[in-house]
Amino acid sequence: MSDSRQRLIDAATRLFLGGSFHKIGIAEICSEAVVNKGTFYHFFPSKLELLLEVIELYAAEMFVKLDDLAKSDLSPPQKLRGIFLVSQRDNETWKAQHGSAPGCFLGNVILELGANEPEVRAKAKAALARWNTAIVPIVEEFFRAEKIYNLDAKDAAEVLIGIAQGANVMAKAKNDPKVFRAYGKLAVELIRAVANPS
Amino acid sequence: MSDSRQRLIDAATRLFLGGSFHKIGIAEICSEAVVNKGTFYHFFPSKLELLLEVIELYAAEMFVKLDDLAKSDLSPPQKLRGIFLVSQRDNETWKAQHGSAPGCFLGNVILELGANEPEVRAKAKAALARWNTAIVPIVEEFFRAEKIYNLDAKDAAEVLIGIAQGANVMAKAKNDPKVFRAYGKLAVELIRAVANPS
DNA sequence: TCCGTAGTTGACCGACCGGTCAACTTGTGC
DNA sequence: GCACAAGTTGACCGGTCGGTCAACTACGGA
Repeated sequence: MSDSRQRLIDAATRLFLGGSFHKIGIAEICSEAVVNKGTFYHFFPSKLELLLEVIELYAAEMFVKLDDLAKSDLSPPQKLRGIFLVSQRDNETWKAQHGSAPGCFLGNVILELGANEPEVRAKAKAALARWNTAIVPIVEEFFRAEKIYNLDAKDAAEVLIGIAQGANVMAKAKNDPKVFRAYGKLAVELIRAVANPS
Repeated sequence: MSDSRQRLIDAATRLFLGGSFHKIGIAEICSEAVVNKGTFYHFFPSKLELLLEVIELYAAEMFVKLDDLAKSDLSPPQKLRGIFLVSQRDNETWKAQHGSAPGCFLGNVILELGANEPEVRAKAKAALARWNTAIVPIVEEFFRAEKIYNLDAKDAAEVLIGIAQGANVMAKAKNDPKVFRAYGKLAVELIRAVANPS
C-alpha cells in the first residue's frame, strides 16, 4: 500500500494552512509531498476535491481535541476556557515553527472560498456543526455547575465557536496567539451574564 | 483629470471582496474597470500595492460608519449593538446583489495574506486600531450610562472588534447576515458581565 | 505653436497555472 | 509464471499569471 495519498494530504494541509488555497499550486503540493503530478491526479480528481478532504480531516482532528477536552477532569469553567486554549496552542506551535500565527484553517477557508465555492462552504458549515456537538457537553456541564437552566447549550456553543473564530482573526492580525487567553476568560463571563441578565 | 485610477480601485474593491486577492487577476480588474493593463501599471507599481490602497480606503469607510454611529442619537446600548448592525447591513446589501455574504474585507485579507505579507498585516492591524478609536467613545458612553468604572474602554473596544470579526466568519459560513443580531445582543451583556463579575 | 507631462495602448515576456495522458513499474492473487 | 490492477512517471496542453515596454495621444502652460 502506497502512502502517496496520505503524503499529499499532509503536504496540502501544511501548505494551505501556511498560505492560502489559491496561492498554493499543485506543483508545490507535489514537490512538498515528493510525488509526481500524475500521481496527484491518480488520487484526487481536482485541487478542490483535495481541499475538501483536508477540511474534513482538519475538522475531525479539532473535534477530537475538543472531545478530549470535554472528557478531561478540568473544572467546568476551565473547560470552557480550554476551547480557546486549544486554538491558542495550535497557533503557538505553528508560530514557533513558521513565524506566523496561522489562525484556524476552517476560518481561513471560509473567508477565502466561502462565497464562491458552495461545496467548501457546506463542508465548513458541517464541520462547525460537528464542533458544536463536541462543545455542547462542555457547556452543559458548565450550566449544571453554575445552576443555569434558562439557556440553550447548542446556541451557547455556537456563540463560543464564533468568538473563537474572531479570536483567531485577531491572533493572526497581531501575530500573537496570546489574545486567546482574554477571549476565553470573557467567554465564561459572557455565558454567566446572558443567563443572569441585569 | 482621468478617473482611471479611481475606477481601478473601485473595481478591485468589488472583486477582492467578492472573491479573494489571489483568485482575482490584474486582467480581470482591468476588464472590470474598463482600462488597459498598461494603464494599471501607470498608477500602481504592483497588485499588492493596489491592495494596500484598497485596504486603506475600506478601513476609512468603515471608520466613518462607526464614527457616525458614535455621533448618532441612539441609546448607549443601541450604539454598542450598532457596531454589529453596521457589518450586518454591509453583508445584507452585498448578499442581495451578489448572492453571498462577503464577511468583512479586512478579516478576509488578514486570514488570506496576514501570515505571508507583513505589509498587509501591518496595514490591517493599523486599520483595526483606527476602528478601535472610533468605538472607544461608544464604549465610554456606555460605561457612563451603566456606571461602569473598572474597565478599560480601549480593551473593551478591541474585544468588540474581535467578536464582530467572529460574527463575520459565522455569517459567511452560514451565508446569513442575521447572525450579527445575536452577537450584538450578547456583546452588551458581555460588557456588563465583565464589569460586574459574579 | 510648441513642449513637456500625464495618461493610454496592447503586444509581448517568461513563468506558472490546473489538468491530461500514454507509457511504464510495482505489487498481488492465482 | 502470469494476468491484472494499482501506482508512478514526466512530458505535454492551452490558458492565465503578474509585469514590462516602446510607441502613441491628450492636454495645459508659456
